[in-house]
Amino acid sequence: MGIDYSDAAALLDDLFTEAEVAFQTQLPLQIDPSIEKIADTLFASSTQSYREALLGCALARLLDQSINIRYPYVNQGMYAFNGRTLDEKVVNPFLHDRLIPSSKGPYLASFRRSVKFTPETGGGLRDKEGYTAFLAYLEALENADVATARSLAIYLLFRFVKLRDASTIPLSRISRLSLDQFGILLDKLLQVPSGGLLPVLLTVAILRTIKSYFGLTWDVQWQDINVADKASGVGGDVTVMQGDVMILAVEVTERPIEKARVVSTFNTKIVRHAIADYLFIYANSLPTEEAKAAARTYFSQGHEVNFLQVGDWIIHNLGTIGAKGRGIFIQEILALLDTRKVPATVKVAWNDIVRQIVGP
DNA sequence: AAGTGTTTTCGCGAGCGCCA
DNA sequence: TGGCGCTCGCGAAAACACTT
Repeated sequence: MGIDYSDAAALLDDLFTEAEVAFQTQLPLQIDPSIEKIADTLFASSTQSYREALLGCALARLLDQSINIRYPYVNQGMYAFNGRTLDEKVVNPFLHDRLIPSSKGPYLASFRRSVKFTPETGGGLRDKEGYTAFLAYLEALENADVATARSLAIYLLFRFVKLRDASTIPLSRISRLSLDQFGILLDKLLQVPSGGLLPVLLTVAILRTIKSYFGLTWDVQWQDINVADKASGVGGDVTVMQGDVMILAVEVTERPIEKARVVSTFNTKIVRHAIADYLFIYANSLPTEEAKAAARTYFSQGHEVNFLQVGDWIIHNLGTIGAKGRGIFIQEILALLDTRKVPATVKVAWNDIVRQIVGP
């Protein structure tokens, strides 16, 4: 007995609308004061996972009363449910779509390996107090009748709206920078630990700048880092398409490029998708000699497999395309940073770096 | 039935950063 | 300064779909 994910998404939308209206009209929701206290703890916690997972449990509770919402993996018994997939399909995309601060998924972040939402699980978690509050809210959901459970879910969403309202991070805007300043900016940005995100965004930004500056009909696409790219059928982290022709496929990486990486990329992507031109972009550490040797072998067999350092590459391009092009680049990178996918820490880091460069 | 390709499900391992 | 919880990138295995 699985959950219909489109039903779940529709229900979530309905509940959220109610919560948003309540927030905007300042109408206080009818809720038990003890629940309010629990929510206070839950939303003060630095661990986002508890409240996110709770939202999934609340949905499951409303969708199917036979579900045991403490068992979020299907192999945990006949009344278990697929909490992780529900989160990845419905809850987490929802939170990101609505610009609500949230993790990339509680079932990868904190809760792992067939977790059960029982007191014992709290042993290995950092924020015990937050987890206790989570369990308390779960219990309230379990004991509530359908109408009460619904109002509990709405109140939870109401708190998410409050959370969002308190935490939008505006980006520092800049209009122009000298090449030297760009050099510093890139250097510092690439020091920021972003799990590989910033090098990808910078790569996309410069490619789009080139496209726009030269009036090319390119389509520069990039995909979410956590997507299994094998299944989605794309050639690389970033691809440049012209019509149906793939002009360039780019693999962007923060970690050193090893031979194994080159070989596996060649086998699973370059050959499979018949990619003519493949570019490895690296941030800080140089590719190993063996990796380069492997690339030379493929090159001699007729495949274009090359390496570039992202910072140098961008600086040289910015130097070529002049002030107008550099202005475009700033707009492009700001547009990319100013989306829900970019973690707050990265945005804050951007603001800090910009302040250092243009500040006193 | 067997082969081939795609989607779903679940979690590993490494690295970051907080905290003592 | 080292331990450990939290994140993230990546991919293996299972399930499913679709041909041959």
